[in-house]
Amino acid sequence: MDFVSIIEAIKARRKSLKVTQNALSDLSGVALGALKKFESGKGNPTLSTLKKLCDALGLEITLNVKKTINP
Amino acid sequence: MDFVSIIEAIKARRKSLKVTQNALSDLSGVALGALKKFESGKGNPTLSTLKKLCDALGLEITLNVKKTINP
DNA sequence: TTAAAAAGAACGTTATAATGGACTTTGTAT
DNA sequence: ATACAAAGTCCATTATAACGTTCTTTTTAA
Repeated sequence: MDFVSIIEAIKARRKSLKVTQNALSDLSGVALGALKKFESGKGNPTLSTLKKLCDALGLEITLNVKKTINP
Repeated sequence: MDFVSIIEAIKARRKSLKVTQNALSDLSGVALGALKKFESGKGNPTLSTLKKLCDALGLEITLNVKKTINP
């Protein structure tokens, strides 16, 4: 998989809030194992898991029409 | 779950492109069953499934810091 | 430089998403 | 009204995410 930019967004936001993986796990209700796996690029979370993380971090998920020319 | 706005974004985009669920299933490689379940609000897709749909529809997934006051 | 904290890896078990198929309901156009 | 297409529902099987725990590696601070 490559959700690199999404993973990076989560990690960057978490760090900017100075929250550890353990703390985010508690705050979000997502199991520590699932969070670690996801942040280390080895996961494929369900939308509900991603949303729990985003909610805890004050992030919103949006879908936008791509304007860029077809990569 | 309530991914209402995400579901609506997918459906709206699909319809604006005049693509049927069957066609989107073919285009994206996501099984018809999974797509139907998701669009009817009964699913919890993995990120890879959501991304396949977005890719096929020319949508990108972005995470933004919420500016709104804590719902 | 070393002790503690944080992040990553590896497990077995349980829950559930993905798939493919058959069938039903709704929408659309003739 | 009626035929066809599209959307929705249900089912069994397979694949895999979520969870909890333990252990290892890396980072950070004293």
